[in-house]
Amino acid sequence: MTSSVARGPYKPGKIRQQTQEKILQAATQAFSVHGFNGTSMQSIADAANVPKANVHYYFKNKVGVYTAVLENIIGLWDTVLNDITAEHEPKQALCDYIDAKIKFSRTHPRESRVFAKEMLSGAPHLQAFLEEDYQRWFSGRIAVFTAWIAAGKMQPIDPAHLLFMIWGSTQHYADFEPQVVHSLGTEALQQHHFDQAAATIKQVILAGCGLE
Amino acid sequence: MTSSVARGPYKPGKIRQQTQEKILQAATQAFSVHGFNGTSMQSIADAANVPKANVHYYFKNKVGVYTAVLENIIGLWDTVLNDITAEHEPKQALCDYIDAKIKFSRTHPRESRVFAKEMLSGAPHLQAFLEEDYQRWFSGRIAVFTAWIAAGKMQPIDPAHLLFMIWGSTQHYADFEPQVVHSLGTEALQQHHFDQAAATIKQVILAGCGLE
DNA sequence: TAAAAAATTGACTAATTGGACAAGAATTGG
DNA sequence: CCAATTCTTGTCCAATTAGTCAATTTTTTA
Repeated sequence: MTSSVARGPYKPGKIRQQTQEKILQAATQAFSVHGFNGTSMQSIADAANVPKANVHYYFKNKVGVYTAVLENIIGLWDTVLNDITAEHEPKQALCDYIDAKIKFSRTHPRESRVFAKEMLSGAPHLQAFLEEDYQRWFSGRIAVFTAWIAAGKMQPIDPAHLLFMIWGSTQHYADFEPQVVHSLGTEALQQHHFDQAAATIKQVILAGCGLE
Repeated sequence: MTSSVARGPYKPGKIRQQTQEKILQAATQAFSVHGFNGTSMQSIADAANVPKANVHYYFKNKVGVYTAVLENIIGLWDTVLNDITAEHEPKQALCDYIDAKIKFSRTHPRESRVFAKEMLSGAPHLQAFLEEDYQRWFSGRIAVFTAWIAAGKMQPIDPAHLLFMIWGSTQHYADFEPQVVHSLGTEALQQHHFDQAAATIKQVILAGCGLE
């Protein structure tokens, strides 16, 4: 009856990887709404449909689950976000980045919120990230903007604060969703809301940088 | 020894008001870092230098303390934020609003963070606010922008998303402080960082709206 | 197919926490 | 100065929760 074909071949680590992923998703959802302290191991287990002891089998402890969620989020960015490089023209690079960032707010609002909550708490579990990968990425982008400005491809705008503007503006649609929803008089944010958001942000940023 | 002058005249309700305020400030600080669930009544009491039972004497329960904090924050905005009205020219009104908003991020980061955390959790304790006062304020501002655009005083920019940009950009300096601090390579944000932020935001937004 | 390894699970424990309460101290008004 | 009111505070309790453990089942390997 249960042929190896029907069940699929057993691969070592497959169960581990699948159950871990299930727990990770459940935890991301829970942390995004209730925060670290507001989320119980039991509630994560329930949402993942495993007994609580099983969560402890795959993760050392609650902090272990939480840091795994954070690391997963950081990995997502590397995968999803187009980078701003000097090879591209400012206009195209900024448009691509804004589009990708808005798309992230739409497709990964839970991840965005977990990250935001961590920042709001002083980012105690993100020190390493902020001091290494992020620092490197940020100064790299500053260099790109500086080069663009030096080459006369862009008005002289403080690159750091420009990046913060883009960050803040795009994050807003995930992190302050209730406010946006009420403002727009809708039930939930739809694709066209995000399209309109991206269009407006690009319009203002591009004109603001003298790129139109 | 202890003259009534030295102690000041006893006013009924004075003690209540003072102790309540002390607890409220301690609670704001605690909630801003650890969130609702991460903050214990004991820790609030300790920070306010009163026994825990005293907190329960002035507030019905933990939710009572929390909503008092939120109401206090909303009240602060009404006091501090300049309003955007059709009587002013767009340029001046936007500058004033951005300046006031950045100043709020600088002078009230804790309040800003409590509010942001509440939003991130779906704003369960802000439904009334979002559906009443805020809704009214927001549609009023939309009307102002629409009038400006109709009068040719401003480029046609989606007013709602423009407001979100301003909100997101200015909030960022309070809510994502660790990121900003690491990005700017400083120990803590200083007055001049906020000045530079406000200048850049105004520069981009004004040019973005065709107001330069 | 049998032993080894990996995964599942229920039961238990120690610690924390929100809240209740009542006794006592300080303040106020007459 | 005295009674009423307001405020303070130590103590206690029930509920929740993170984490442990050992027994059992399932899966893999040889």
